[in-house]
Order: sequence, then structure tokens, then C-alpha cells
Amino acid sequence: MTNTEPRRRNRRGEGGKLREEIIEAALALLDEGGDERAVTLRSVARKVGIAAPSIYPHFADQPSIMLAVVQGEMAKLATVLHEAAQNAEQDGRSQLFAVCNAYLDFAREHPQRYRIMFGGLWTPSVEDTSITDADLESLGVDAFTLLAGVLGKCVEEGIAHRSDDLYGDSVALWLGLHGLAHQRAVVRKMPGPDDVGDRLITALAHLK
Amino acid sequence: MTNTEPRRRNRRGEGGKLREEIIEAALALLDEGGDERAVTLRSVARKVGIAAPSIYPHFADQPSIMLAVVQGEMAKLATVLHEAAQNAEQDGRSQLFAVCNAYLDFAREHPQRYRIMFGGLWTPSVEDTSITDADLESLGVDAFTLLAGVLGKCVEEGIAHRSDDLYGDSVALWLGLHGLAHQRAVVRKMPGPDDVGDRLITALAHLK
DNA sequence: GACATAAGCTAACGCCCGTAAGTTGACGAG
DNA sequence: CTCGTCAACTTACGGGCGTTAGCTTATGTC
Repeated sequence: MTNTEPRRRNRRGEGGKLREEIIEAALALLDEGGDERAVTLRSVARKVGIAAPSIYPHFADQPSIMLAVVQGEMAKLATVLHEAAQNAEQDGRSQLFAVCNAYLDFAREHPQRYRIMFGGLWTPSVEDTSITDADLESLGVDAFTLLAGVLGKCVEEGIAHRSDDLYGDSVALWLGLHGLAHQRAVVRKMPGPDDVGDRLITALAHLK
Repeated sequence: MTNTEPRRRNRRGEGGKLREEIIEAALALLDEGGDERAVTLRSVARKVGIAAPSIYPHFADQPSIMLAVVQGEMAKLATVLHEAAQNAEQDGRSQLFAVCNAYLDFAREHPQRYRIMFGGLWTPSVEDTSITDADLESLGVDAFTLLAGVLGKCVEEGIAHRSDDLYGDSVALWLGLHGLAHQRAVVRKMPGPDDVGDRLITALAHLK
């Protein structure tokens, strides 16, 4: 599990590579089934094959690593959703279901990652961490914007009932998806029928 | 913060009282704004005013304390929902909104508790904890049953569209509520309009 | 008042953690 | 070839944690 190789030092100017390796190590620790508590400076260092203090030049503290992880995963999620929209039939309904199901699939395939992306960066007080509120607020905007766009397309096509507040409806739709995704990520066996996802989407998108 | 009083020993046969005090201390630690990591055997002991090893006669380990906390809070939640249903007008629609809003209020008033009730007991492997799957599966059934009952009443009264699967619809409704409640509990400032809750309820209950 | 025992305490072990301070060694410029 | 410096290392300190083993003391009974 832990690398025993002495690890080849990076070339000059390539010190930044280690930053990527640290993030990947943190991801690996999560995927191995641990929760965020399994990601400590020391465990990450062990995984990468470096000494713990060698992390400092790249990250101020453990929350910073987590933030980087989450930012990376949010980008991946946005990409996945985008691809889903493009690969689907180009009508609103197909795209909506494609995007929503891609979202749910992402969460199902990486439960630990998902838990951290939405809620794992929570900290008692803002003071004792290097993460700012701005960091947190900018998370996930891309993915959400895409979702809202697809929902808007449905309204334009007349598939979904028009409402006075597309943004609010998009939030509601996302909250529904999130509820399901999070619950799946947190519970070993999810109760309820298999098509809960479709029901949520249909109801929250106000599909006709 | 920490009790300095030497704490009067419990009477003979009343040793069980300490169990309740431990649970209350854990709750207090949570409410003070810490996350579940703040609830350690030692911190709980400090809060109660006892020595750490004195916990062992009452709880096998930290997860056991958390389980007891969650069970207690689930009971409270069920009570709150029940009261909401009784105090509301006795028609389905009023009761539905009363129960759902009571749920959301509970989560808003006790974010830390809510986070632990739904997801905080997650552990990497079942092996290294004294919590069983049965413990987890029985959590929250009362509250859910109540919700499903009220939704059923709406269907009977013809307020909500009849579907072939009341249970599935109830799960979907709860998932929506949970998505909102959880997100509020995890984020400092929740985006979206103020009436997202009502939108979720209306859409997921299929109100006419 | 003696005494059995429930209720809780003290002390100590080993582990893992974050982090500070100083050190080594390879690379690349001059 | 020399030498600065970047990348990473070693060592070490202090602190919190869970847990074990054995001790103290109040309480209620006889």
C-alpha cells in the first residue's frame, strides 16, 4: 500500500508535480473507503512516498488539500455533465435526464468523493483554516449552471411547465438530486424503489 | 466551559444517570459548533465532569455514544413532527406543509445534530465499530412513517395526484426535504429563493 | 459502626498527529 | 569545476487520543 521506493526527486522547476501527486494520494485514500479523517498530512505523505513536512511548500494545511481535491472533482463533475449533455439526443428532455443521471452516477461511483464535495469542507469556525468563504461559494457553479441551462431548454421547448423563476426551480431540482445522491453515499443500502431518481427529476422539472 | 465542580457521585443504583449525562454532553459539544470530531471520549468526559475511563461502563466506544445521540434525536424529531401534524388544521394539505416545515425547521435549528443524524454515523468498515447494520436501518422509521401517512392522506382527499406507489413517492418527497435540510446544515449561506422548501413540497407531493 | 460494593478516579502505555529546525544531495548556471 | 539553490529529508517536540489496570470513596445494609 505504502510506496517503499525511495522516490526519484523531481527535476528543477518541476516541484509543482508533487502538488498533483498529493491530490491524487488524497483521492486514493478516500477511494480506499476511508472518510475524510483518513486524509492526514502524514497519511498523504506516506501514500506519495515523501516525508510529511515536504507537503508544506505545496499546501498550508490539510483543509487546503481537501479544497484542492474538491475543486478538482467539481471540475471533473462539470466535464462529465457536459459530455452527458452532448452525447444525448439534442432535445431538452433527453438532455435533462442524461445530465441528471450522469450526476447521480457520478455520486454513486464515488461516494466518498461526493460526500466531501458537498459538505466535507465544513469546519466549525472559519478562523482556523486557510479556506476562505470565497473558495466555498465558487464551488460547483459550473455544474449548476449547466443543469439550469438544460432545464431552461426544457421550458423553452414546452416540455416543462413555465414558471416565473427558473433559477429557483433549478435549485429545487438540484436539491432533489443532491438528497438522493447524498443519501446513497452515506447509507449502505438505500431504501425506496429503483426509479426514485426519475421520479425526482420528473416532479421537480415539472415535466408535462 | 469545562465543569470544575468535583461533581457529586450518583447514588447507588442511579449510576445509569451518567449515561444520560454523557449523551447530553455529546449533544452540547455538537451544538457548540464542533463537528463530530469534537466528540471524543475525553472531551465528553471533560464536559460531564468525569474521568474518561468512567465512560466505559456505559458505552463501548465513541460510535456507541453517537448512535445513542442519533437515536435520541430521531425520537425527538418524530415527536416534533407528530405535534406539528396535530396542531395544524386537520386537512391533508395543511398537515403536509406543517410536517414538512417542522422537519426543515428542526434541521435549521440544529444543523450539527442533523448532519450526524443523516450521515454522521457512516464508518469505513462495519467491523471496527460496535454499531450494527440493524441499528442503522431502524433509524428514522417513525418520522418517515408519519410523513408517508400525511402524504397518503393528501392522496385520499384528492389534493395530491394518485400514484401507484405511495411509498416511492414518500421516499422522493423525503429525499427532497433532506437535500434542502442537509445543504442548509452544511453551507454557511444557502443560495436560492426563500420558498425552495414550498416548491419542493408542492412538486414532490404532486399537489394539484 | 462494620463492611460489601457500586461509582468513579489516577496513572500510565502506546499511537498518531501537526509542525519547527536544521540537513542533505542533485541539478544547472556561471 | 564550483557553487547556489531547489526539493526533499531527518529528527524531534508537544499534544490529544483510546484504553488498560488498579485504586479510592461514598452509599446503603446488617
